[in-house]
Amino acid sequence: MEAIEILNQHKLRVTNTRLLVLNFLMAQQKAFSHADLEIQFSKQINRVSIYRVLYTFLACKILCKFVDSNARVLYVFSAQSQHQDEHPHFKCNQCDQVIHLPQLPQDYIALLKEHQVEQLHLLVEGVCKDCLGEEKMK
Amino acid sequence: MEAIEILNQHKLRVTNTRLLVLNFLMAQQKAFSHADLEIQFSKQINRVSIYRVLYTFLACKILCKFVDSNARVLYVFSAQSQHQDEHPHFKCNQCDQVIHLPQLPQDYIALLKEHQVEQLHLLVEGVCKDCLGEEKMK
DNA sequence: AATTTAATGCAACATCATTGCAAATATAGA
DNA sequence: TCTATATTTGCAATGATGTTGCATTAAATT
Repeated sequence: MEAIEILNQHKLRVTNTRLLVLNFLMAQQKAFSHADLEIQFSKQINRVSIYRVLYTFLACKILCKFVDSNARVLYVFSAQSQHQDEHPHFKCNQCDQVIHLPQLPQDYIALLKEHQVEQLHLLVEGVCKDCLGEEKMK
Repeated sequence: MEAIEILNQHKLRVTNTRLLVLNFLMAQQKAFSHADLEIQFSKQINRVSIYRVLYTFLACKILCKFVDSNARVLYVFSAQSQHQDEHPHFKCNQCDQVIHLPQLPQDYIALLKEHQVEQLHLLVEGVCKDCLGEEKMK
C-alpha cells in the first residue's frame, strides 16, 4: 500500500512532511528514534514537526512505539491494523531490524494470576537470522 | 541486612549520601526514578550525586534498573546477588510496588530460535495482589 | 593525627521534549 | 478555479533530563 493511501484511510491530511516520514519508515523494517529522524530530515522538516507527525501516526496505529533498554523511544512502521495492541518486539543489535512477535504464552501470564495484568512490554534484543547468516558467509 | 553492611560488603565507602539513598530504597519495594529521589532529597543531596550513587549501586547490583512504558528509568532495591542478571519485573500501577519475576519459559524463547537472543526485557504492569485485595474491602 | 584516595557540590553545558503563537498549507465548498 | 475554513508547520522560548570538569570535603589507611 502507498503512503498516500494510508493517510487517506486514516483521514489525515496529505502533507509533504507526513509523506516524507511515512515513506521513509515504510521503506525499511527498522526502528528509529526521534533523533534519528531529526538527522535524516534536518534540512527539510522542523524537529517539532517530527514529534507531532510521530504522535499522529501513533494515535492511528500506523506506527508501533517501544522503548529499548537504553530508554530510547523507537518507532517502527507496522503494516496497520495487523497489530492492534501492544505486542513484543525483537530488535537486531546489528542491522536494527525489528520483528513483531506473537504474544506471550498464557501459562506464563498465569504465573501472575494473583495480580491483574494490564500491560506487558517485552523487548528481545539479539542478532537476527539474516545477520547470523551473513556472519557464516565470511 | 543493614544498609551499612551492604556497603561494606561491596567495599564501598560509607557516606551519608549513600546511607540516605540506600536506606530509603530498602525501606520499600517500590521503584523510583532519579527525579523522584531528587525531590525526596532536594534539601540534603545534590542532583548529580544522586546520579552517581545510583550508578555505583547499579554496578554492584545493589539495585535493579528498568525502563517503564513511558521511558522513565526506574531503580528498585534488590536483595543482592539474589538477582544476578536482567530479569522481568511486575510493577503495580496503583502502589508502585515492584515484584521481581522469574525468567521467561524456554519454549517461548525457542520460538525465536532462528535468531540469537542476547537480552530480554520484560515489564508487566497492572494491579498487584495487595491493591486488588484492598479494592474488594471497600 | 597525617596522608592518601574517593566522594560530593557546584557550575556549566549538552540533550531531549513540550508549548504558544503566527504563518503557511490542505481540503471543502462556491 | 478561487475562496473560506480548519489544520499543520516553523520558530522561539521554556522546561526537563542527563553529563562533565574541577575545587572542596570527607572517609579510610597508616
